[in-house]
Amino acid sequence: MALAHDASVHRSITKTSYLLGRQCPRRQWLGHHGVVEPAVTEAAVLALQIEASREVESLAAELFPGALRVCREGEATTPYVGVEGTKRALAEAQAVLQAHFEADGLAAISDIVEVRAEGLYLWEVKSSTYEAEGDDDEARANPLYDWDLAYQVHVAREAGNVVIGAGLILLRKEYVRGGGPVRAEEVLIRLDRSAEVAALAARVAEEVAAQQSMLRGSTMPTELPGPRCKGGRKVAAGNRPSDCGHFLPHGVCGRELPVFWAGSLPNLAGGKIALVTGTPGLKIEDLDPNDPAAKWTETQRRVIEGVQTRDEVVDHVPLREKLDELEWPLSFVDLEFDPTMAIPRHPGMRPYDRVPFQWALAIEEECGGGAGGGALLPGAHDSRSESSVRRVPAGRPATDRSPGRAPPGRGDDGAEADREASGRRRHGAPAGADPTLRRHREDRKGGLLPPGPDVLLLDQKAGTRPDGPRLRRPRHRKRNAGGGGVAPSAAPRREP
DNA sequence: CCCAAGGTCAGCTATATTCC
DNA sequence: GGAATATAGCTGACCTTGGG
Repeated sequence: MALAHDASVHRSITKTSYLLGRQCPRRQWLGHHGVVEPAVTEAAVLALQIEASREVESLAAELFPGALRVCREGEATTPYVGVEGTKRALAEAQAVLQAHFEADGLAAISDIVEVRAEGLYLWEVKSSTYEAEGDDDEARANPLYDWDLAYQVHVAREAGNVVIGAGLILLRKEYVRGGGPVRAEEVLIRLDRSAEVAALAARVAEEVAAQQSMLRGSTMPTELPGPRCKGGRKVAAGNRPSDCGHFLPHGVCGRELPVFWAGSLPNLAGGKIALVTGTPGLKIEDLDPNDPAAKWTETQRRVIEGVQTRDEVVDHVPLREKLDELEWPLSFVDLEFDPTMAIPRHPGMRPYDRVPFQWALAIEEECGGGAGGGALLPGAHDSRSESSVRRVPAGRPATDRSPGRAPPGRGDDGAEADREASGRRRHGAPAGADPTLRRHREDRKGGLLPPGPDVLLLDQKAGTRPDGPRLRRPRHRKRNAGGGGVAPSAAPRREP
């Protein structure tokens, strides 16, 4: 395959590329050889993410007063530039921010390096939260971070430094901002990971050597698409950092896959992953939905049949029954939140709490415009009769018991009163269970949250479209289907 | 870079049923 | 009656979606 890349590009292995290489050699090789990976996350969201991590990093720096900051080559925003600047800074201060280490084709930048009497201690700052309470602390730190640290320690040592340990700086999940400014020592928590990192040292050295050898090759590794292509949340092996852009339909790997690739079946788990991904290019059409040995779940079986027949699979009867439970008037609530913030901005907030800055409620008095009975929300403006929709000004006081009031928080007695007064509002205020709302009711009352304009809203969850849910389980579901909860809105199940 | 919630699954144990 | 097998109930881990 002809790939647009510059074979002469010679790159060092960085922390990021090392971790990508642990996920997939091909992904690392492509990056190393200059093949641009399609973006998985849109730029605006990425910017938010980067901002969040920078915010936490700068707060973490406050834990080390007098620390010197190193900048990248070409930036020259501080007197300490790159590897040489790092050496000088380490000689002059007790702590160094963004310390650069390089050795033998390896590069690493450590967020914070502490200079101790016996040697260096490396800190990695993550903007994820950590629940410090409980008796099982160790298990909750993402093992991926240990590999991250272990790589940094490896490079720092290869560069000739004595490294005595490494740790993580994370956000305390339970932190609640008080009235004053955020204090770093209150919102951040330090976790020593020296033992875990030491246990990985030998494997990191082996893997780095293997990666360097692989990356020198001129042919793309032959890894097949599989579970590795997608990032996981808590992966014990710590080897799946993120969704791979090459896996997208227009990516290097994605465009080689059939349209209905078997690996795209829902909820593939256990042995079925190997079954599906072990055959390159396996199509859903090629699967036998009734093969008992395959142990397809009901959902998977229906997807296979749907693809094979090219027919939509719609459970009309249970959908109809569910829709019939709704009573007019229907309420639709929409809430707008600010971008989530790692460091809480306002008193009473925790890390990543969100501030709702606008809410809106629309009430449909009767089935819209005689549209034929089936259309609950075929579109906020096109099919709904304007005359049958009451617009309610956003931001009315929470004490107002009219339909325009703010959605009640969990445990709110107003919510109880509402339910008692009218059993028909069960479809309204879907976000009422959000504890964030409860925390910010005072803000809203105090006028902190500005009133918004009248909004005719379309809530994505409330706006269940008749053609929306497809490939759902039939209503004859197994009772022992697992530990998942019942949807909060689900009525007692009516068995046939 | 994250968070939360709903849903799903494989595998586990306890119990019930079937077979010898 | 005991072993083998089937089923129900449960759970931790995982998947998916939705938010910015």
